[in-house]
Amino acid sequence: MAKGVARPARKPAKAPARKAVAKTAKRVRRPEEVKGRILKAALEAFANSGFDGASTREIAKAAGVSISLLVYHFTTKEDLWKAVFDDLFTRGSTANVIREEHLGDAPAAEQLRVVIEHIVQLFALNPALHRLMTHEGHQLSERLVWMCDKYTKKEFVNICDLIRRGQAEGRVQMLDPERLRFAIIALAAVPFSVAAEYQYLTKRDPFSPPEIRNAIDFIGRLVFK
Amino acid sequence: MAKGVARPARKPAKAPARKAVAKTAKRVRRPEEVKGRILKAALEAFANSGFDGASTREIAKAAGVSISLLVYHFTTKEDLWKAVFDDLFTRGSTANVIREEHLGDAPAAEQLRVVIEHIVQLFALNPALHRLMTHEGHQLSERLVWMCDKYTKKEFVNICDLIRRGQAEGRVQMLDPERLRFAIIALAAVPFSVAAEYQYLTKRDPFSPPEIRNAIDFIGRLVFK
DNA sequence: CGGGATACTGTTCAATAGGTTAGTATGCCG
DNA sequence: CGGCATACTAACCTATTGAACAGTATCCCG
Repeated sequence: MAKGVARPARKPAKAPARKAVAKTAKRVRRPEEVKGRILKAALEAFANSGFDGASTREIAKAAGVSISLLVYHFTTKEDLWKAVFDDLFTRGSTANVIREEHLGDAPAAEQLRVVIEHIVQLFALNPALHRLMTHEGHQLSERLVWMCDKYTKKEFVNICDLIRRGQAEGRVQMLDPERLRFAIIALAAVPFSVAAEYQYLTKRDPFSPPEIRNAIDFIGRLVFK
Repeated sequence: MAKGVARPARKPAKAPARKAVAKTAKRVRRPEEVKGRILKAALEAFANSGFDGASTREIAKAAGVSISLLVYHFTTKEDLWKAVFDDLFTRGSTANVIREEHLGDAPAAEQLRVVIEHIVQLFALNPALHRLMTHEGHQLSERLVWMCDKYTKKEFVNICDLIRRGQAEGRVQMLDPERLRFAIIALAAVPFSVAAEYQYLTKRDPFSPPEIRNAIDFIGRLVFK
């Protein structure tokens, strides 16, 4: 881990003697589309192997670009990791679901139900997301702090607040709100985050629409009275 | 990933010219103790970084031995990974808890309660275990199949069976048993497997005895009527 | 005490890691 | 068209990876 990070100044670099590039086949320039491909490949790689386990070269290969280009767009592996997060969270933020669905005045329990459904759908659509977070969640790293401060913390207090208000309404189980919010996330993610194991043991596809509905109902019956 | 795996036959190896070992300081031989240290370090490393992310050299260093010795005892990284699992599961099998506690004739719901408590304690004592499994659970690899066939599958049907019988007794929530067993594992593991995140967000130590009791109660109140 | 099995070490290997550098190609604005 | 910022590539550098190997020390059984 942390390979080749502190490196001494390199030697002056000998004479180039570079081969002339032989008639390159019309180099196209589509930076945004390229960045998107890299981000997608990076998400998969980081979720599968964790930060250390993933290799920028494998990511580049999966995205169909050279490492040089990956480095050009994202500078370092760490920056790429953060870019993956930014991309994911800005595309599907849990917080503004309530606003979008015009539920600001609905009972908290109702809002919570919608949020839970949204979280399940998010993980079903994006099974890598939870694995990505789990990889970081166990030890206090610079990356974990970055992740919590920028995204998780806000969602955390929002959901805890909804739970408390739902409990005051008498419609949510009287359980430790903070623990309950961790439980909701875990329950929403679990069939998807260990999809292969789930499928191998139950012979059921967690991503099929009826299974997704089951997942939502399941959590609902645990959380609500 | 999979570095230096398929390698062509190496060259005949040139003349040794090896330095004479200068008065080694009393080499001790304690193979079992050494293997134990390596397994402990390997568990930590695999849980933290996944199979690919972990490096045998780091593991050896953490265990205070040379890589050569690690290779001598465990041959390959893959074998070491399996050895970690064997060690962990044979030491704390969920299945024979019931036998040990002489609960064979107790109601299924009572047995389930004891099993849940045991699982929570296992994860609390051994937070790396769940992360280890999560690392493998998402894609159908040779290692996942090995893990399920050798350990997980048996535990899975046992617990599902307890759930069904508990439901027949009218003491367990009427929920899909297979989904419920995944939920139990997830809920038992979650505060420990993402301990750093939990602590950072809640300012509570999941490993403290009262928090462990809370975890057990929490699951009990979700699972039982 | 002799000798062979077992435990252990240092060195070496090819492959791969993250990252730098020098150079080329493209597109756009004047 | 000129020029210049942006997009992109090949080649290279050094550290580290998993593993093989050859040699050495220790133990134990006869």
